[in-house]
Amino acid sequence: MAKVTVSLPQGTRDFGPDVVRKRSYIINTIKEVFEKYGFQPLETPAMENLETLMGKYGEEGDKLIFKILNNGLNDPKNQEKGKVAFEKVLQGKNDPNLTERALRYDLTIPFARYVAMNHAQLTFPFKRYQVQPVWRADRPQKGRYREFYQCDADVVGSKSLLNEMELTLIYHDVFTKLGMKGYEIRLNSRKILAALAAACGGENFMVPITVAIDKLDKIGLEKVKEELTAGGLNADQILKIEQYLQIEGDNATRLAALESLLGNEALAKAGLEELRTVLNGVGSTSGLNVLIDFTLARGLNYYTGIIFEVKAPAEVKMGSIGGGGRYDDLTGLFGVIGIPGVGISFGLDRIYDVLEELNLFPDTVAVGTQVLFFNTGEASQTANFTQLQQLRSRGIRAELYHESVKFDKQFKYAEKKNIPFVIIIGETELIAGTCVVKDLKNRTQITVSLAELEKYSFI
RNA sequence: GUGGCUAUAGCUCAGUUGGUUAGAGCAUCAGAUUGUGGUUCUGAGGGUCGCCGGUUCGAACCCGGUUAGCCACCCCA
Repeated sequence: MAKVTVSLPQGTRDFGPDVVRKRSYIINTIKEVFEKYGFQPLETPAMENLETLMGKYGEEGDKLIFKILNNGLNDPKNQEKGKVAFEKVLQGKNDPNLTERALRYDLTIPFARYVAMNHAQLTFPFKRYQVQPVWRADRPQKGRYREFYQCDADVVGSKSLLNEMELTLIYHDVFTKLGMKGYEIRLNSRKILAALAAACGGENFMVPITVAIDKLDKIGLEKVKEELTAGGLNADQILKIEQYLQIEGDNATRLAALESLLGNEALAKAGLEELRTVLNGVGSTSGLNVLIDFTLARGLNYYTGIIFEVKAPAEVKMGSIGGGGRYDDLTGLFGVIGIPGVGISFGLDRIYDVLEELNLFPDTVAVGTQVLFFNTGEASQTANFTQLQQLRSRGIRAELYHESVKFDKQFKYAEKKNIPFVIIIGETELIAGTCVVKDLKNRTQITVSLAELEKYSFI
């Protein structure tokens, strides 16, 4: 056996046939729902100008952007500039003389760039969905890769909370279609978090407060309090945050509790109004599981209104499988102001793991070829081929085994490829004008005439 | 980016305080049998023990480096 000397870059994966089928099943389900709600597809390049991406994801984010080395650095006329640029890179700065392009880090910023560039031509509200890979130079670990897919849907050019309602229902539709019972959509509003910050030390504390709250279910209340103390908040303020975090009960109870805690803050009032509107809007949908969760913060600071997060069913311990929120001015980063938007994202890899763990992939997803014709030799080849093409013309996925070998091998091939039906036309059948159809799953077989075969449904 | 754990056949793993030719199960291939397999029987192939270097008479085992995977932190999907 030849020794394999090739490998994959760190944090990247190949997807074999079975995995691609299952991933496609999820992606197609999501896309179908997006389309049903009037969203349109968009694709953007794998690479963007580095300038477009830098500074959009915070200091940490910038470090995780994969940069692309410029071509032509060996050209004598570029060498001097390249050397100077390299010195800057060694100091942690970028220089277009060395790198001016980078792999996209998410789908939101490229979308914002697209909207900024095309806003004059677009019909607003513009509803787009996008399913493409993104790249991060993070260190890989479980459920975390350097190349992974994002599935996003955003609406820009509308402030209506109707959009939030629809996005909530999209989540519901997708997870219901995937058979994921027990998932949970959580809602909060950044306005309420801002109100909390205003009541506890001022707007400047918004970031440290949200960052700490975001970690609540991971590190616990005590650690959050420690972190807040370290962030410069005093005991009274922390007490108020603690009261805030301890709000429990059903949605109505929670809303009422927040009202009494922060009701005199204008932002809190606005946030509560948003949440009530969305809840009432989607309230009657059957099976919908929406929970107000004031401890939901989400790290990204461009969110300004309602924020979403979807939790996997509790029994799988997977945490978040989707998230999103409203942002007031995303394209402002690119000089086009006044285009508000709201968007959500699905965590494809995690959804995959959840479906796998709960055994929720339908059996049909694994089936590629539906029918295998056994190769029974030269004499029957024409007959087999005729029937093979006949089935194909009906849209049935079928193949003829490539050589005449013992049945044992042909059966094993069918089994490995998860082919549910086998058709045998050998000498006996050739004379009788029939064929044997064997159902490998039930291990039953029947002999049918060729005329009957033309109408046989392989389910 | 920081720290910890791991790496032996295609897969899952054994491998004694460092000591002859590194093993098992599954998988693969061949044969027996049969126009209907996944049971059985017999046999075979397959590993410079992740890679590079060091210590030693001798290294899968000890040491250093490196790469990849896993876990935690940071951050995040």
